[in-house]
Amino acid sequence: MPNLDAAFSAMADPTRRAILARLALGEATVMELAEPFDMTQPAVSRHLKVLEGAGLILRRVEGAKRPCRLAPAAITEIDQWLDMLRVALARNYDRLDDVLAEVTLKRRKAKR
Amino acid sequence: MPNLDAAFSAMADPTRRAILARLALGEATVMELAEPFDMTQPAVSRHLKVLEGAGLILRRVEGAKRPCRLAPAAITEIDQWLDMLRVALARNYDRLDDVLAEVTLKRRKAKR
DNA sequence: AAATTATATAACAAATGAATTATATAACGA
DNA sequence: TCGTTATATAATTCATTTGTTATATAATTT
Repeated sequence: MPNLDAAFSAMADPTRRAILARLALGEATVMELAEPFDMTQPAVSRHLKVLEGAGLILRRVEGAKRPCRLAPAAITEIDQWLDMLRVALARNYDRLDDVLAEVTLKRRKAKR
Repeated sequence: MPNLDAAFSAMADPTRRAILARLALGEATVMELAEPFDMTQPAVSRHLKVLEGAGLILRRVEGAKRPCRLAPAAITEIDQWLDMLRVALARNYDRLDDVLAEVTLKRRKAKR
Protein backbone atom coordinates (compact mmCIF):
# COMPACT_ATOMS: atom_id res chain seq x y z
CA MET A 1 0.00 0.00 0.00
CA PRO A 2 1.96 2.96 -1.22
CA ASN A 3 -0.90 5.26 -0.24
CA LEU A 4 -0.38 4.65 3.42
CA ASP A 5 2.92 6.44 3.08
CA ALA A 6 1.15 9.49 1.71
CA ALA A 7 -1.74 9.30 4.15
CA PHE A 8 0.35 8.97 7.29
CA SER A 9 2.90 11.54 6.26
CA ALA A 10 0.13 13.97 5.34
CA MET A 11 -1.27 13.57 8.84
CA ALA A 12 2.15 14.01 10.42
CA ASP A 13 2.08 17.76 9.92
CA PRO A 14 0.24 19.86 12.54
CA THR A 15 -0.85 22.48 10.01
CA ARG A 16 -2.42 19.79 7.87
CA ARG A 17 -4.13 18.21 10.87
CA ALA A 18 -5.50 21.63 11.76
CA ILE A 19 -6.81 21.96 8.21
CA LEU A 20 -8.49 18.58 8.49
CA ALA A 21 -9.99 19.58 11.83
CA ARG A 22 -11.39 22.70 10.21
CA LEU A 23 -12.81 20.67 7.34
CA ALA A 24 -14.48 18.40 9.87
CA LEU A 25 -16.79 21.38 10.46
CA GLY A 26 -17.62 21.53 6.76
CA GLU A 27 -16.42 22.64 3.37
CA ALA A 28 -14.08 25.61 3.13
CA THR A 29 -12.21 27.51 0.44
CA VAL A 30 -8.44 27.88 0.29
CA MET A 31 -8.58 31.41 1.66
CA GLU A 32 -10.84 30.39 4.52
CA LEU A 33 -8.48 27.57 5.37
CA ALA A 34 -5.44 29.82 5.18
CA GLU A 35 -6.86 32.56 7.36
CA PRO A 36 -6.12 31.12 10.84
CA PHE A 37 -2.49 30.41 9.99
CA ASP A 38 0.52 32.66 10.18
CA MET A 39 1.60 31.40 6.81
CA THR A 40 1.42 32.53 3.19
CA GLN A 41 -1.28 31.38 0.79
CA PRO A 42 1.09 29.36 -1.41
CA ALA A 43 2.16 27.40 1.66
CA VAL A 44 -1.43 26.49 2.40
CA SER A 45 -2.06 25.62 -1.24
CA ARG A 46 0.74 23.11 -1.07
CA HIS A 47 -0.55 21.59 2.13
CA LEU A 48 -3.88 21.13 0.40
CA LYS A 49 -2.16 19.50 -2.53
CA VAL A 50 -0.50 17.06 -0.15
CA LEU A 51 -3.81 16.29 1.55
CA GLU A 52 -5.50 15.78 -1.79
CA GLY A 53 -2.69 13.56 -3.03
CA ALA A 54 -3.07 11.45 0.07
CA GLY A 55 -6.79 11.00 -0.52
CA LEU A 56 -7.68 12.91 2.62
CA ILE A 57 -9.58 15.72 0.92
CA LEU A 58 -11.51 16.40 -2.29
CA ARG A 59 -11.91 19.68 -4.13
CA ARG A 60 -14.68 21.14 -6.22
CA VAL A 61 -14.39 23.93 -8.73
CA GLU A 62 -16.85 26.72 -8.06
CA GLY A 63 -16.02 29.75 -10.14
CA ALA A 64 -12.69 31.05 -8.97
CA LYS A 65 -12.98 29.14 -5.71
CA ARG A 66 -11.90 25.58 -4.93
CA PRO A 67 -13.90 24.48 -1.90
CA CYS A 68 -12.34 21.53 -0.08
CA ARG A 69 -14.01 18.83 1.96
CA LEU A 70 -12.97 15.66 3.75
CA ALA A 71 -12.67 12.48 1.70
CA PRO A 72 -13.26 9.04 3.15
CA ALA A 73 -10.71 7.11 1.07
CA ALA A 74 -7.51 7.60 3.06
CA ILE A 75 -9.17 7.38 6.46
CA THR A 76 -10.58 4.01 5.53
CA GLU A 77 -7.19 2.77 4.42
CA ILE A 78 -5.48 4.00 7.56
CA ASP A 79 -8.18 2.43 9.69
CA GLN A 80 -7.76 -0.93 8.04
CA TRP A 81 -4.07 -0.85 8.65
CA LEU A 82 -4.42 0.23 12.26
CA ASP A 83 -6.80 -2.66 12.84
CA MET A 84 -3.88 -5.03 12.63
CA LEU A 85 -2.17 -3.23 15.48
CA ARG A 86 -5.35 -2.94 17.49
CA VAL A 87 -5.97 -6.66 17.26
CA ALA A 88 -2.37 -7.43 18.23
CA LEU A 89 -2.52 -5.06 21.19
CA ALA A 90 -5.82 -6.52 22.35
CA ARG A 91 -4.26 -9.98 22.20
CA ASN A 92 -1.32 -8.81 24.30
CA TYR A 93 -3.73 -7.28 26.74
CA ASP A 94 -5.65 -10.53 27.09
CA ARG A 95 -2.39 -12.32 27.68
CA LEU A 96 -1.60 -9.81 30.41
CA ASP A 97 -5.00 -10.53 31.95
CA ASP A 98 -4.12 -14.21 32.00
CA VAL A 99 -0.84 -13.50 33.71
CA LEU A 100 -2.50 -11.35 36.32
CA ALA A 101 -5.20 -13.94 36.89
CA GLU A 102 -2.55 -16.55 37.40
CA VAL A 103 -0.65 -14.44 39.88
CA THR A 104 -3.86 -13.85 41.84
CA LEU A 105 -4.55 -17.54 41.85
CA LYS A 106 -1.10 -18.38 43.17
CA ARG A 107 -1.50 -15.81 45.91
CA ARG A 108 -4.76 -17.38 47.01
CA LYS A 109 -3.26 -20.83 47.02
CA ALA A 110 -0.43 -19.49 49.18
CA LYS A 111 -3.17 -18.17 51.50
CA ARG A 112 -2.28 -14.49 51.73
CA MET B 1 -0.86 17.14 21.00
CA PRO B 2 2.77 17.17 19.98
CA ASN B 3 2.91 13.36 20.10
CA LEU B 4 0.62 13.00 17.15
CA ASP B 5 3.37 14.49 15.05
CA ALA B 6 5.75 11.80 16.18
CA ALA B 7 3.20 9.00 15.95
CA PHE B 8 1.99 9.81 12.44
CA SER B 9 5.41 10.50 11.06
CA ALA B 10 6.72 7.28 12.57
CA MET B 11 3.96 5.42 10.75
CA ALA B 12 4.68 7.22 7.49
CA ASP B 13 7.72 5.07 6.80
CA PRO B 14 7.16 1.66 5.16
CA THR B 15 10.11 0.07 6.93
CA ARG B 16 8.70 1.14 10.27
CA ARG B 17 5.24 -0.10 9.37
CA ALA B 18 6.78 -3.44 8.41
CA ILE B 19 8.50 -3.53 11.79
CA LEU B 20 5.19 -2.83 13.52
CA ALA B 21 3.53 -5.56 11.47
CA ARG B 22 6.24 -7.98 12.59
CA LEU B 23 5.77 -6.95 16.20
CA ALA B 24 2.06 -7.58 15.86
CA LEU B 25 3.08 -11.25 15.79
CA GLY B 26 4.95 -10.86 19.07
CA GLU B 27 8.13 -9.60 20.69
CA ALA B 28 11.34 -9.56 18.68
CA THR B 29 14.94 -8.50 19.16
CA VAL B 30 16.69 -5.88 17.08
CA MET B 31 18.50 -8.50 15.02
CA GLU B 32 15.32 -10.44 14.37
CA LEU B 33 13.63 -7.25 13.25
CA ALA B 34 16.55 -6.26 11.04
CA GLU B 35 16.85 -9.63 9.31
CA PRO B 36 14.14 -9.23 6.60
CA PHE B 37 15.45 -5.84 5.48
CA ASP B 38 18.14 -4.98 3.00
CA MET B 39 19.47 -2.41 5.39
CA THR B 40 22.23 -2.15 7.97
CA GLN B 41 21.70 -2.78 11.68
CA PRO B 42 22.29 0.86 12.68
CA ALA B 43 19.54 1.92 10.30
CA VAL B 44 17.10 -0.46 11.96
CA SER B 45 18.23 0.67 15.41
CA ARG B 46 17.32 4.20 14.46
CA HIS B 47 13.92 3.19 13.14
CA LEU B 48 13.30 1.52 16.48
CA LYS B 49 14.35 4.66 18.29
CA VAL B 50 11.82 6.63 16.25
CA LEU B 51 9.09 4.10 17.00
CA GLU B 52 9.94 4.16 20.70
CA GLY B 53 10.02 7.96 20.76
CA ALA B 54 6.58 8.00 19.19
CA GLY B 55 5.20 5.67 21.86
CA LEU B 56 4.54 2.93 19.33
CA ILE B 57 6.87 0.34 20.87
CA LEU B 58 8.44 -0.53 24.22
CA ARG B 59 11.76 -2.25 24.88
CA ARG B 60 12.98 -4.55 27.63
CA VAL B 61 16.56 -5.23 28.56
CA GLU B 62 17.35 -8.92 28.55
CA GLY B 63 21.07 -9.48 28.80
CA ALA B 64 22.62 -8.13 25.63
CA LYS B 65 19.27 -8.20 23.86
CA ARG B 66 16.59 -5.54 23.75
CA PRO B 67 13.34 -7.24 22.82
CA CYS B 68 10.72 -4.87 21.42
CA ARG B 69 6.96 -5.10 21.59
CA LEU B 70 4.00 -2.98 20.57
CA ALA B 71 2.89 -0.24 22.96
CA PRO B 72 -0.71 0.93 23.20
CA ALA B 73 -0.03 4.61 23.98
CA ALA B 74 0.40 6.09 20.53
CA ILE B 75 -2.27 3.97 18.87
CA THR B 76 -4.79 5.17 21.42
CA GLU B 77 -3.86 8.77 20.76
CA ILE B 78 -4.06 8.35 17.01
CA ASP B 79 -7.40 6.64 17.33
CA GLN B 80 -8.84 9.43 19.38
CA TRP B 81 -7.75 11.95 16.82
CA LEU B 82 -9.08 9.96 13.91
CA ASP B 83 -12.43 9.72 15.65
CA MET B 84 -13.00 13.37 14.92
CA LEU B 85 -12.60 12.74 11.22
CA ARG B 86 -14.71 9.61 11.33
CA VAL B 87 -17.56 11.46 12.98
CA ALA B 88 -17.32 14.30 10.48
CA LEU B 89 -17.28 11.90 7.54
CA ALA B 90 -20.24 10.00 8.90
CA ARG B 91 -22.13 13.28 9.22
CA ASN B 92 -21.32 14.16 5.63
CA TYR B 93 -22.47 10.75 4.59
CA ASP B 94 -25.80 11.19 6.37
CA ARG B 95 -26.20 14.53 4.70
CA LEU B 96 -25.58 12.82 1.37
CA ASP B 97 -28.28 10.32 2.25
CA ASP B 98 -30.67 13.17 2.86
CA VAL B 99 -29.82 14.71 -0.48
CA LEU B 100 -30.34 11.43 -2.27
CA ALA B 101 -33.61 10.85 -0.46
CA GLU B 102 -34.79 14.25 -1.53
CA VAL B 103 -33.82 13.68 -5.13
CA THR B 104 -35.69 10.38 -5.10
CA LEU B 105 -38.74 12.10 -3.66
CA LYS B 106 -38.70 14.76 -6.32
CA ARG B 107 -38.40 12.10 -9.01
CA ARG B 108 -41.45 10.36 -7.64
CA LYS B 109 -43.40 13.55 -7.50
CA ALA B 110 -42.41 14.17 -11.12
CA LYS B 111 -43.75 10.68 -11.84
CA ARG B 112 -40.77 9.05 -13.52
C1' DA C 1 41.07 -13.41 28.93
C1' DA C 2 39.96 -13.17 24.04
C1' DA C 3 36.76 -13.47 20.42
C1' DT C 4 32.07 -12.93 19.23
C1' DT C 5 27.42 -11.26 19.47
C1' DA C 6 23.86 -7.64 20.19
C1' DT C 7 23.13 -3.09 20.10
C1' DA C 8 24.00 2.04 20.16
C1' DT C 9 26.11 6.31 18.68
C1' DA C 10 28.62 9.68 15.78
C1' DA C 11 29.85 11.76 11.47
C1' DC C 12 28.52 12.45 7.05
C1' DA C 13 26.11 12.50 2.32
C1' DA C 14 21.98 12.46 -0.33
C1' DA C 15 17.08 13.03 -0.51
C1' DT C 16 12.96 15.17 1.12
C1' DG C 17 10.09 18.64 3.11
C1' DA C 18 8.24 23.10 4.33
C1' DA C 19 8.29 27.88 3.99
C1' DT C 20 9.19 32.19 1.30
C1' DT C 21 9.01 35.46 -2.61
C1' DA C 22 7.84 36.29 -7.23
C1' DT C 23 4.86 35.42 -10.81
C1' DA C 24 1.06 33.34 -13.65
C1' DT C 25 -3.87 32.50 -14.60
C1' DA C 26 -8.64 32.52 -14.43
C1' DA C 27 -13.01 34.33 -12.62
C1' DC C 28 -15.44 38.46 -10.93
C1' DG C 29 -17.22 42.98 -10.18
C1' DA C 30 -17.35 47.86 -11.53
C1' DT D 1 -12.13 46.38 -20.28
C1' DC D 2 -9.60 47.01 -15.89
C1' DG D 3 -8.56 46.21 -11.34
C1' DT D 4 -9.25 42.79 -7.84
C1' DT D 5 -9.86 38.29 -5.89
C1' DA D 6 -8.84 33.27 -5.57
C1' DT D 7 -5.64 30.10 -6.43
C1' DA D 8 -1.50 27.65 -8.52
C1' DT D 9 3.34 27.08 -9.79
C1' DA D 10 8.37 27.88 -9.89
C1' DA D 11 12.70 28.98 -7.83
C1' DT D 12 15.13 29.08 -3.70
C1' DT D 13 16.57 28.33 1.07
C1' DC D 14 16.94 25.90 5.39
C1' DA D 15 15.95 22.01 8.30
C1' DT D 16 14.99 17.28 8.82
C1' DT D 17 15.26 12.48 7.56
C1' DT D 18 17.36 8.29 6.10
C1' DG D 19 20.88 5.60 4.98
C1' DT D 20 26.06 4.55 5.21
C1' DT D 21 30.50 3.51 7.47
C1' DA D 22 33.24 3.47 11.46
C1' DT D 23 33.47 2.79 16.14
C1' DA D 24 32.06 2.05 21.08
C1' DT D 25 30.14 -0.84 24.76
C1' DA D 26 28.26 -4.47 27.25
C1' DA D 27 26.95 -9.33 27.50
C1' DT D 28 28.10 -14.06 25.94
C1' DT D 29 30.77 -17.84 24.59
C1' DT D 30 34.99 -20.40 24.22
